[in-house]
Amino acid sequence: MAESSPYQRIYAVVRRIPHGKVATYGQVARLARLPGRARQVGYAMHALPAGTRVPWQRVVNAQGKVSRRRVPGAELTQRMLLLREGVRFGGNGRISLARFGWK
DNA sequence: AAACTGACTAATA
DNA sequence: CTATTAGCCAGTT
Repeated sequence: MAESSPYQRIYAVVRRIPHGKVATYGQVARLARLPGRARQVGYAMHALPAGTRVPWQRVVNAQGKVSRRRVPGAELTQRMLLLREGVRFGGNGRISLARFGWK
């Protein structure tokens, strides 16, 4: 069954990210058939309700880092969730996309 | 309706 | 490595 709204497509892709892996915004956008709309992916994440089943924490930016948010603190939550899944961060706070990148 | 904002990326200097 | 520019577009003011 095909998703109709862009948001639904984005969420569908994010849900497919395996445990212990991460994907970039641009990658999610592409997989959701919305090339060049990486920003919209970020916006869609921001619009997610609390307690969602969408593993939004597995979406990071192209540099393999957790994106900065308007409200500090949420970044730490995301890092903690990823660490719990086995994703390791480098000393500079970067994730090795070669190792943990999805596909 | 127009301007502003933002969980982005890629290219260029 | 950092800084700047341009492209992208939904939601908010």
